[in-house]
Amino acid sequence: MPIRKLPKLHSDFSVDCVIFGYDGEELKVLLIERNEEPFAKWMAIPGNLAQDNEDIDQAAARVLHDLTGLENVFMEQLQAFGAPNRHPQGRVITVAYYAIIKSSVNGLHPLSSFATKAVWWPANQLPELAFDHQQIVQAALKRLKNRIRYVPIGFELLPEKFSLTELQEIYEVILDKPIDKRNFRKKILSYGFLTELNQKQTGVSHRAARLYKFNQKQYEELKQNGFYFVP
Amino acid sequence: MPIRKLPKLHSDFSVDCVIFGYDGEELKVLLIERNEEPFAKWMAIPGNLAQDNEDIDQAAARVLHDLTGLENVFMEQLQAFGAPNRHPQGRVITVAYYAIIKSSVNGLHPLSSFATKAVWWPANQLPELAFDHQQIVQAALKRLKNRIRYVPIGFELLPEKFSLTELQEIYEVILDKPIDKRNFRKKILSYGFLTELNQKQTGVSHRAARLYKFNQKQYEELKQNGFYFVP
DNA sequence: GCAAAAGTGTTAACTTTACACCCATGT
DNA sequence: ACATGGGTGTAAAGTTAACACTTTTGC
Repeated sequence: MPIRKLPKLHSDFSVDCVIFGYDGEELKVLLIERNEEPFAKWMAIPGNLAQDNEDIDQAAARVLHDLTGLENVFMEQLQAFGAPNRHPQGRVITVAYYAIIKSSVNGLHPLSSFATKAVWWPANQLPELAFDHQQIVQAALKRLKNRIRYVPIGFELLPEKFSLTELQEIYEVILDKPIDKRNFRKKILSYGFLTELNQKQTGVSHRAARLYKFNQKQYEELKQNGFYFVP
Repeated sequence: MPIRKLPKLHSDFSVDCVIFGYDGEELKVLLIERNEEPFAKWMAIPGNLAQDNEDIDQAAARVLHDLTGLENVFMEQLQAFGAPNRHPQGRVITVAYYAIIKSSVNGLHPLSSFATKAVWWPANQLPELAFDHQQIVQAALKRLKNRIRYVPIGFELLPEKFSLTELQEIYEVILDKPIDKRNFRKKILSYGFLTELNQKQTGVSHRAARLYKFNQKQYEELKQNGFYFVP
């Protein structure tokens, strides 16, 4: 297609990932301690340079998988960050993603090459971070708070089976305000995308709560019909 | 800061801009005809490689300014697009923006170096476009439809002084559904960010409509107080 | 039996929707 | 005088918000 020889172009860019989790108490963000320059020993969100033949979404999925071993996780592009001096090695833009993962404590085998350790950190008291990662996490938090009102991502933070109280707590933590129990239950059940299970919590020293699970198929149907989720 | 010499990194990336306008009839998108390879003679959204020392938002503002002569326009990052083969010259990701400009017909001096001409095109019947620009425009349209419900960007498409009917038409065009006149007026006025002017339309062959303007300051105040715009 | 959380309905306030006619102006 | 769009209110339906007590279970 080119009529004359066109110059080769090439992007070095990175993909960074804000990974949210929930431990039943607080919203957490997964941070690594970098063991490479630049910013060796600093805390950072996990990220890496994209490979040349790799789709940008794939690169983000790879970063997440390397760190957590997880696949098929809710993940969405946040935006690109490109201040000219954000990276000491030159002009490197980054495309930030955020992911939401179930059961924030288990299943981390986080030692990709550039990280010495990975830690869950409370989302509202983060340490100083490498690069412009502070800015990225703040943008991801803002997006999460916004998105949770239109997309049922609360479920992504919970195990497959959960009680309504657990679900409510997630909304309270993310939206940072108390919610009336009766109103919450009425509304969330009225959508019809929760399946009531014949199971109850075990190992609690009080009345056991009934468990529910999220019915993705019913949710998709509702979405087709222009359904709008506003808990 | 580096303890040893780190390799230089460098991103070639482009910034592309979906520019929306409104001519009183339809939502329009500003397209250029490329006069350079790759994709010479193809229609495309305006864009350019970012300069090395340039912030990514600045680069987008520059692209818009080169094409339209406009500054201080509503503009927001959409997202990065980075399929590995989206650009024939190599791995070049692009960061897409969308802008909304007043008075879609005037004030274009669109001849930056890589474009032979610029044309307003109806947003819902676009021609074939260069690169992955079709995908980008579709994403921008989706974002616009969504954003107009929470952010008063309808005003950005109108001249400073406008009638309520003109404003309503914009919502109808973008949301693609009819709106009840009385309900629309009641609601939009109830927000209190429209200033009623002592002026009327001129040159119309029927009763002249009262003109209003958008009061940015009042809007900012409302936003402080957690106000949520849902027309 | 008591501590702890689960579970459950009703009412008032508010918001949204549906709907039709007279008014002002230019031709 | 007529054509064109401007401007206006009300009532019914639906949604949201506020609120407190009984039930189940483990210890």
